[in-house]
Amino acid sequence: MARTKTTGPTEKELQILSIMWKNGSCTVRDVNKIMNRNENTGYTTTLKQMQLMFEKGLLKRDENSKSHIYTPIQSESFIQEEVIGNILDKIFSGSVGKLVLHALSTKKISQQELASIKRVITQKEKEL
Amino acid sequence: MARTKTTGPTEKELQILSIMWKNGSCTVRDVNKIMNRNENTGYTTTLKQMQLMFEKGLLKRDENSKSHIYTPIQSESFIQEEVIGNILDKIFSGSVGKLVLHALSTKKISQQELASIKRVITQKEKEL
DNA sequence: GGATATCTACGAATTAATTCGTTGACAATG
DNA sequence: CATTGTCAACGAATTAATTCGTAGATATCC
Repeated sequence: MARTKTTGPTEKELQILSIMWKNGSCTVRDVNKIMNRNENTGYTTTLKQMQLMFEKGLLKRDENSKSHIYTPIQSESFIQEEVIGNILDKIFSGSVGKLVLHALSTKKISQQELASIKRVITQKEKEL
Repeated sequence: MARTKTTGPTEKELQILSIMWKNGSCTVRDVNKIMNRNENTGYTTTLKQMQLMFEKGLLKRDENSKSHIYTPIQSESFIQEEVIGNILDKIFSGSVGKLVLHALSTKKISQQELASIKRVITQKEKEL
């Protein structure tokens, strides 16, 4: 035994998924170009990654044109929940409250977002 | 080039840190025993991990007794902020609000925690 | 004091994640 | 139709993360 497979998408996979959620369906070239705004990644690297994601069931693809067009299978929020769940299990011992408090107290947040959050909390309190 | 080093602690490192934050300073044996409640990890595996964490500067240790006593260097909240920051950059495009909303809407939370969160929000609103 | 247990240290093997080079198919260009 | 460019597919190399076996020192227990 050595490393065990990560539960859910890996870092790079998340990076690619983020790009696709933002931009809609993409070719490998599309994704690679966007990635290369920030870092330097070879085309075949991105290709390989997206092929693996296809095999894993993270992406589907349309092979009708020469350049295949890839699309994420799961929604952004679905994956986000998965990732948050993993984090919670790993370092916040299942305490959502702690996570939320830390997120709130350490980072910037807009008034609109605060309002939304307040609404959810009021809703939650009714449920208890 | 291949993998790049993770920013901040790895998964296993976080697992060990969590145990130590909860239980205070620990010997390798202590940590290993606690880990083996859930999974199966050889003693030398845990030893090696904690030695590496020591070299990385994640843990300090008292070598006076035969079994060294390890202690995390950074506080729980410091590391949590680091991890949350990484997550945000990776999948939530820097939006704390989104993270908080997802955390709130998908997981259980206690009334006390809700109250604390509300307090922080009220505070935040004053700041804006 | 000899057998047994526990600990650190070291080195090496294993696996997943990530990277890219090369090849062959096919299209676009002139 | 030859040159040039783009693409998917495959295989392999690289690196970080994780695992554990073995050895040697020291302590503990009949």
